[in-house]
Amino acid sequence: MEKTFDPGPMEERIYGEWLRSNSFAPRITPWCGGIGYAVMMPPPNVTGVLHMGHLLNNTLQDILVRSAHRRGKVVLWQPGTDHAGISLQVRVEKDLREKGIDAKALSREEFLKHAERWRDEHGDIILHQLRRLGICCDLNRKVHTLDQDYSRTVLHGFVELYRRGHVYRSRRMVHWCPVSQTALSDEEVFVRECDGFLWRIRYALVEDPFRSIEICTTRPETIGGDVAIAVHPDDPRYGDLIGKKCWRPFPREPIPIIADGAVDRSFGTGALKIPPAHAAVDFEIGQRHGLPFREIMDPCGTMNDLAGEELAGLDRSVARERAVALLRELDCLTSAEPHRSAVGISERSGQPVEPRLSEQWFLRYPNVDLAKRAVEEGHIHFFPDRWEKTYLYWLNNIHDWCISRQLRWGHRIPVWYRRGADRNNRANWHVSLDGPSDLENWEQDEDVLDTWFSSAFWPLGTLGWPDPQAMAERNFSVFFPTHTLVTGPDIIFFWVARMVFMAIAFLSQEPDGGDLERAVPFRNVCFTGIVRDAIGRKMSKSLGNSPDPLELIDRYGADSVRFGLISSASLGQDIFFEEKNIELGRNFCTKLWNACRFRLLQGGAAERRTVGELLAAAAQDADFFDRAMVQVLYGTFVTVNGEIEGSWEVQDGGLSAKFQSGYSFQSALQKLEHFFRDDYCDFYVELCKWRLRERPQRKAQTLALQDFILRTFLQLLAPFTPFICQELWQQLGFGVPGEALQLIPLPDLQSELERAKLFPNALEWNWVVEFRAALTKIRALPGAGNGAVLRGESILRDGVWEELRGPLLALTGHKSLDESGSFESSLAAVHTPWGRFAVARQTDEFAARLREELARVRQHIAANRTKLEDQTFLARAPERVIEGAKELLKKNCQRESQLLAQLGEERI
RNA sequence: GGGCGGCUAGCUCAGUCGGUUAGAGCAACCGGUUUACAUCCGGUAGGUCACAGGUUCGAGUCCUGUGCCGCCCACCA
Repeated sequence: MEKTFDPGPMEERIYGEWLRSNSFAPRITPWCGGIGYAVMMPPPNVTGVLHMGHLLNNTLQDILVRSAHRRGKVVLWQPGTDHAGISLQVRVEKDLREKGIDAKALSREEFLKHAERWRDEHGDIILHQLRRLGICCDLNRKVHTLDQDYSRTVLHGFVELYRRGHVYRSRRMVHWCPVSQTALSDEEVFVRECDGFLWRIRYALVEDPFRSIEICTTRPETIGGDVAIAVHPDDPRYGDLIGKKCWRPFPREPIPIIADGAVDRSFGTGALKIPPAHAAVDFEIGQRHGLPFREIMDPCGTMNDLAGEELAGLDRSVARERAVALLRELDCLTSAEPHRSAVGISERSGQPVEPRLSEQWFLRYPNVDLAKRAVEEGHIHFFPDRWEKTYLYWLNNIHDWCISRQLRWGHRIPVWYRRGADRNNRANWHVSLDGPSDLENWEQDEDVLDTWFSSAFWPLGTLGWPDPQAMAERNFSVFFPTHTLVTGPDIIFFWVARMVFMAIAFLSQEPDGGDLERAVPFRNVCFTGIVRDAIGRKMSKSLGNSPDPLELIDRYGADSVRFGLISSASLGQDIFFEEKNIELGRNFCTKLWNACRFRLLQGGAAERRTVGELLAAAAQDADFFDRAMVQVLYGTFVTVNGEIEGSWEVQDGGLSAKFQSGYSFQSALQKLEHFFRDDYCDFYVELCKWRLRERPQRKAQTLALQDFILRTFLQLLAPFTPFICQELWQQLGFGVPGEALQLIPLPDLQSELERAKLFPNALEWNWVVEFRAALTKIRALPGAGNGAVLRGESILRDGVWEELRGPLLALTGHKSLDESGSFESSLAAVHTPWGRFAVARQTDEFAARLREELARVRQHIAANRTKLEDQTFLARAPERVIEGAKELLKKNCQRESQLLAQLGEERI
């Protein structure tokens, strides 16, 4: 075995072996219907770049999937990619521009060819990069959202929702991105506070040229779109003006002054200019009052003739300045004060969105009530559960979803209009999956669907829905509902909620939601935190604060990176990424490697012995150290499994059950590391070194027990650091080459240990606990270790002591034990259940420490006495708490007299 | 404007149903190296659990309020 481990070549070789043995594919059997375990990988965008978030997210999924494998589940981890509609189109347009090609001038088909080529060249990069991490997803089942089958799923969904009246076409205000020239959904717009001005503008009255009405606006460039001035109906300042007219400054035209309750009297002057085609509120007011819609801007954000001849042809940002100047010239501008206002920004282009009136397709979300109940009634669990509130809040304030995009890259809307006929007349529409039979008489809708509309079908489409044959081939009935979705809370509306909608809409047959449990797309959603840098900034390419994930893997190995990420990521909390943690991961891998190397230096490998065989060999001549060690391992085994998978805790005497814990990756890994370093290496292996030296006849037994511990431990740890565990598994002879560790079922440890009679009894367990406590105390003595002579007094010599003497010396680093006499009072001594021990003279420092402890102990004793004399406490506290307090008092009193003795102050 | 989270050791964070003397890692300090591992080991020190009230026999934990930090949502132009 190599002296140091080199992750690079090892990881590459092992991943190749896993692929060759096809170990990532679901092991489908005819009887596996009930035990499917599916995880849907959030499909990375084909335009995306691998970042630390991907690494974290996929490590978590990989841990879940590998854990499920070893529990004997039939596992599917579904990978795929998202076509990233607007993002890819923008990207390809940019590439074409650099080549001197105007994308707009290309035909749809030509453009799509370019886009497809780009997708084919870049699409799978992230998935391939993720393999470096060791992800055990089945790439043979990879799905791309524009695959033919998946596309049919999406379009079928559209057609069906249309048929049911949930999808409709309407002319309305939408968020319009003038850069990408497409409509956006509410979710694709974020609000940013921007500094600007609040301009106060005077509109002269038509009826009385000496009077005017003042309005306030942040957008003077839209004046040309004004078709009215609105005031609050009860506003005394303007009561007499309602029904009169005023002059729009430019283009100069009379417009009415109307009254509407939506006007906020307290803002500005209380009078609002109304360009109904350019603001959402104004649109509503316009509709209520039957006002005309005056559009003064082109789709690309350029003012048109209606905006006024001075503004026509200008970009909207330039037009604002021009409008202000113009108002000054016209002497209409009363004041301009700095004002901070909330501006909607397109998530895609980073530019302000324009409220724009346009004809779009919308989805009226179906079964909102059932989507809420799915979470409220616990058919879907969120981890951490606080995200349920966010989900429900969104559902309670839900608006129809604009699902059409004025793009070419995506699923083209399956609606055809009769050529040359009126598109507004539904009689001229054809909505179907395959289109009309006389295609030549129709023209298809130019728009495509929002990418998120297509990803909403991810759990359905990847499993073949709605085609019965595809569903059978892709094992829909085994894997649906899927088990866990691992994703970030930032896409709870974009994706999580919408998958819930689609699954319920199409799979729930019972109107009252009686079958909701089977219709939800996943049972659990595990939300990860955001990976931030050491000073809390979100990692991003533009800030340059994000390490290159692949470079990290190159330098440290995938296992170390996984270890580092998990150990800094507690459930749902943002992560402060520090490379230091990855170093710690590497240190642990080295430790693990060396511990296994040490085992092999002692004797031959395990030769594929089973757990049962190893235990049988280990049980003969096992002593209480061995049994206690096995008990510690068993405890770790149970805890770690529970922390990853969660467990159903029965409540109310079996009347209900509550899902506890689960997804506590950080804590599980911590416990594994603690077990391995502190219990196994630093205690047990060190003990075995003594034993192998002094009791050579026990060698075979000792090595068998080490093998059992290492075998079980490697299996437990493997989901976290799969490569090194796989490698050591083989090196130690637990498996044959090519055998994938994650497919080997976990042993039923409890019955195995019971059969081998390897659980310690309470007395033995206690001995070991006390022994380890004694080690700590002796090690802290002045002059301890370093080959000194340990002195013992009042030693209780019995069979147990005979077993302890050697290990005690070895583990505290003493040369020999002098049990001959009693201590002079100048020695610093400690008490153990087996006697007193000392090495050297009391030091001032040590004595001071003892006095401090004595003071602390006395405080505790006083507090405990008071408590135990308190009648209310005795009456109300549960028995076990009172017992605990008594126990503690007793312990502290003992400790007090020990400390007094150690200090040589032998009074009561 | 509404909502959510965080505030525990110098730093990063655990802390389950309220119950015994609040834990870990890193950093600090002291000590250890005759071969598994210095990518290591042993030990020591370090806390007004943000603040103020309340409930309780008992509060880091539950309730009310306050402060600071972060995030999300929202049509005051």
